[in-house]
Amino acid sequence: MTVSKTADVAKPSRAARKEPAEVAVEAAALQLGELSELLGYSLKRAQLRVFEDFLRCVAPLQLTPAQFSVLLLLDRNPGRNQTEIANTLGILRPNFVAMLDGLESRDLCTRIRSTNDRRSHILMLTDKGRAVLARAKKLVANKHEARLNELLGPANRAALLEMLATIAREF
Amino acid sequence: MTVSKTADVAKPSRAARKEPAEVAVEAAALQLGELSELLGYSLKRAQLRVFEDFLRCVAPLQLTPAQFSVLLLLDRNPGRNQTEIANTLGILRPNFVAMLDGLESRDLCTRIRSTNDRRSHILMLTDKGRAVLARAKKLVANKHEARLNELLGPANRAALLEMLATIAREF
DNA sequence: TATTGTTATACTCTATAACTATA
DNA sequence: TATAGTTATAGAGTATAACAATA
Repeated sequence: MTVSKTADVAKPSRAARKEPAEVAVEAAALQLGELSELLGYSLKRAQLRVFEDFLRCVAPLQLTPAQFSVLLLLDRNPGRNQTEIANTLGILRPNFVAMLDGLESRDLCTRIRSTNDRRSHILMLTDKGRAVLARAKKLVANKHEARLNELLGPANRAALLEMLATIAREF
Repeated sequence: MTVSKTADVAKPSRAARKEPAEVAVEAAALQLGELSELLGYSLKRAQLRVFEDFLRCVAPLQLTPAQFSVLLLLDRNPGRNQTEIANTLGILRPNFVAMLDGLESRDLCTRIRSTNDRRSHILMLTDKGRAVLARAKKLVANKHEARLNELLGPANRAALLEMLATIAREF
């Protein structure tokens, strides 16, 4: 994202050339106005930044936030099928297929036909999947979340997390 | 979004049929585990909820959050061109073209060739654009933001907004 | 030469309908 | 009949290259 930094980048083009003897001011950054009071606006901007940083921190392992969340969930919930994992993450089942294909082709997890219900695929992390997840957790904790903690302070970070969870749950 | 609500929807299928005399328990909701401590996860979830509610509240005017932000910015910053508006909102110039086409075709704003620099288009709200923006602001304030205020309380809402802005600015 | 608006294009996300195999 | 996984597909959103007009 180019984000708010781009505001300062706005070039002092016209006026500077038209009145070269004039003041060296102008080319003012745009006014956000009511936008800075819109919760959704800052929410979106912050989310993009955080995801961007997540990708950077976990780049050595080539995992997206969504892939990381799948690995975490498989580790915590062995024996579940695709529908259960996808639903929990808010991923639609059709879209989860390609995502699993990707993870499985990298030998991070496997689909196993359930013996109870031969329609469903039980999902399991592979040994490599567990190893990658462990490394990813460390990168996320030590680089990504650590930076957020530094920026906000532990108490604020906890308060923020709680409010976001409240919105996701009850709004 | 189906979100966390879908967790409770997980059906008590197999076990309930296999051991009908057994306990009426099981079909437990999945464990989120470390996911509930991941800021980015709650951030994304909350953002989806908030945008979803925004769309619902502003549905009578058929405005997306992005379109609303453009109208707000045009109102506050008359005389700016496409590049300036797009940059401020983090929209890439090529993608801004179709967006403006949509707003202009609904007579909410107009492009005017600048006399200073005939390459650039000055953007202006039309009277209808101003009227729609005014109505949208009311819907957002009275329905959308009011609900968030109710859920979090004014002080928490303000703290949340500030932290999100901090992340968007400095992270 | 550089910049504004634009076109074309591609890739990711998300969303829905419909198929198959199982139940 | 209904459900799990899948395919196909369509629509947003986002990203880059390149062109015409203008500076």
